Amino acid sequence: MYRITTPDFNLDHTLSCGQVFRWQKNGNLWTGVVNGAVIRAKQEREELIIDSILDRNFIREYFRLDDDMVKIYESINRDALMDALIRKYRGLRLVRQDPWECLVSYICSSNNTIRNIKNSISRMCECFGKEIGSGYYSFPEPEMLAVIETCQMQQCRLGFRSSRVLEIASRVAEGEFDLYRLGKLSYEEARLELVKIHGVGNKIADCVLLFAFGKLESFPVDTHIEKIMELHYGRHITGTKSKRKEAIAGFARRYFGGYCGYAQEYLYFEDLGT
DNA sequence: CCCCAGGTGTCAG
DNA sequence: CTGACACATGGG
Repeated sequence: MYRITTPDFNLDHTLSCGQVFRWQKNGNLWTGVVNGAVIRAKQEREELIIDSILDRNFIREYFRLDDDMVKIYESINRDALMDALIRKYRGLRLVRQDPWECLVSYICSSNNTIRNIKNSISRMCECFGKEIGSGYYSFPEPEMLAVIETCQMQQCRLGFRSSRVLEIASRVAEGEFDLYRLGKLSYEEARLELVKIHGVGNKIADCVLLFAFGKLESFPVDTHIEKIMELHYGRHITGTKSKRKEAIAGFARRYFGGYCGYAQEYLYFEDLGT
């Protein structure tokens, strides 16, 4: 058990905003499984209290505690809306997820509800992850999922996404798709690689780039973001129908700048609540 | 029984 | 190149 002093950090907002799927809150205590280890976390004012075998450097990295939020807020605060959202959700941080878990999680997200996504991921971990004590399970490695039969996967209730998960698991396990190499590429290069995966389009690629590879210039446009961006910025955006979401992403990148990924998460959290 | 959900792949026109 | 539709599962 140890404490980390953290200005501009809000644990509740960070774990409730929809970027992660495996954290649960009981009372004021959050529990999650990250990189094969249980983390229990709670916050008291500017202190983050952690109970985990993972060390404080890992936690700092995971919660991006070295991000200079004053600088980031200054950068994305382009208008009254973002100013209000920064005040409302101050301390919401992006986290650094494991790329494999993040990729599979967001493949599961397509045309799905948050509730179903969480349930599917939870079942995948229970069925195919390793027991790490207290009834918690690690996220299954690609090598594990690569040898799973379609019929065994059905109990996880992924629907049509099941085959997509098994396919990329095999490719990663075989070494044919080097997921961890993507971190060394630029945002644009890595995005082009990700969308080659069956079941990964621009939106899911952007989620993986933002939540796992820390590409803060990524701006995933889903139905929530599309709705809220149309409402507030629609008149600035060109492009129609099928090109509309890419146009929104392009506008956001220019408008909010290189940290637009943070802006995206504040907008998304706002739309979740309303 | 209808519709929709952190989208994407596919297939006519 | 564009738009329509299917896709499994769960819930309103």
